[in-house]
Amino acid sequence: MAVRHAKHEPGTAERILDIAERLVQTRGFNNFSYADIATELGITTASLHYHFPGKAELGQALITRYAERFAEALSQIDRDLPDAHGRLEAYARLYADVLHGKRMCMCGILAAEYQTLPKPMRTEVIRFFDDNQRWLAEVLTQGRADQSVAFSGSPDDVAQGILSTLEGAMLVARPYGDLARFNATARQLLAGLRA
Amino acid sequence: MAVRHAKHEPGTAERILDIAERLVQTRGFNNFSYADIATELGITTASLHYHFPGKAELGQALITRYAERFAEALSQIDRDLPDAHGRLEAYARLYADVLHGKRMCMCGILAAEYQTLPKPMRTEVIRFFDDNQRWLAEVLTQGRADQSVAFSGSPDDVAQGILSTLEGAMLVARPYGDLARFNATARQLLAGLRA
DNA sequence: GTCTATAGGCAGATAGAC
DNA sequence: GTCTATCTGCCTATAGAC
Repeated sequence: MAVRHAKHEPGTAERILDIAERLVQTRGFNNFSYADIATELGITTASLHYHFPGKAELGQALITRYAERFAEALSQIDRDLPDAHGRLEAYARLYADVLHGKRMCMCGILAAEYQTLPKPMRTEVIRFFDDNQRWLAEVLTQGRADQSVAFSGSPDDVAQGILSTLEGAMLVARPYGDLARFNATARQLLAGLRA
Repeated sequence: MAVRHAKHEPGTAERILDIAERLVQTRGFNNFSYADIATELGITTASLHYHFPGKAELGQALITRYAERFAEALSQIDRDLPDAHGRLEAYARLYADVLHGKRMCMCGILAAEYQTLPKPMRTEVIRFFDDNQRWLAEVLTQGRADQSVAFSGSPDDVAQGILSTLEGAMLVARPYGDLARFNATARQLLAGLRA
């Protein structure tokens, strides 16, 4: 039996996901091919079909993994930061980090091509947004209670506003290749939520 | 010579643009084909190439016409509404109208697939955003002067924040098919700019 | 301006050997 | 698990008749 490392080297399936993830986030789901992944990985497209029977299944796996990692990042924020406003700042930083890798949020870019996606992928995109808004709404509710955050309207509405603003800021900033552009909008958003 | 009507019936080129425009705004530029347009129009794809030599040229023409119409709408707002805050509300309504037609802003959806676009189209997408932000910055400057609008930071930064927020609100609202979702974020945005 | 016919390429996908 | 070989379908685009 092969030796197991604590931080294991990725298997083929994971490497496929890594490459595909980058391609989705930079080009969109319909704008990369099995051939793109196969070439980069040094195997054939036929081998890809062994790991993921079709592109729809690959797409689903991509969102699932992305959403899991995002959920972990949110848990990490909850553990590390007690202050609600600090949590919102950290949340915005997650987006900035994605953009810094010259990528768009995966579900943001999938939202743009939503009409062309297979049903299972659509469901997962919506779930991602719902999960994010639920987390944001909780942070906002907490922040209102302990007075570290101020806003008018319902936490749900404001949560969806935060999500929309950050997604939009990424969308517009990326063609300019300008991280400062994103940060300006993010700062403005967070300033409006300061108690 | 054929009789010219005041509000002329569209020629073939314009009808092509009408169909292609709807397809871009719902599916994205790379997710529709000449065949889609040809079928709907009842002609062959070969005929399409007579009007637009290639898809890149069609794409350019689409953005140009879209940007012109948008610029006209902004001029109309300038003519009709003296109040800066009213102008911003009307601006947000332009976006809501697009979304009501189950479409995304053309340049918003093109921003998502920016990396895959031919250079001339990229240039025009950027120009569209720049023009919008220039208009917004002017309205903000005017509104600050006549005290119909209040904000902190530079008009340019706030202008780019408004654009980003509205684009993002469209992007996220469309998968839900929920216009109310967009309106909630837009109202929140405008409320933050009220003097 | 619109057609038929066709080229040439790339897409996702499968069968079957190793 | 990965390969070769192959299929079918769709894509953009062009030549040339009408």
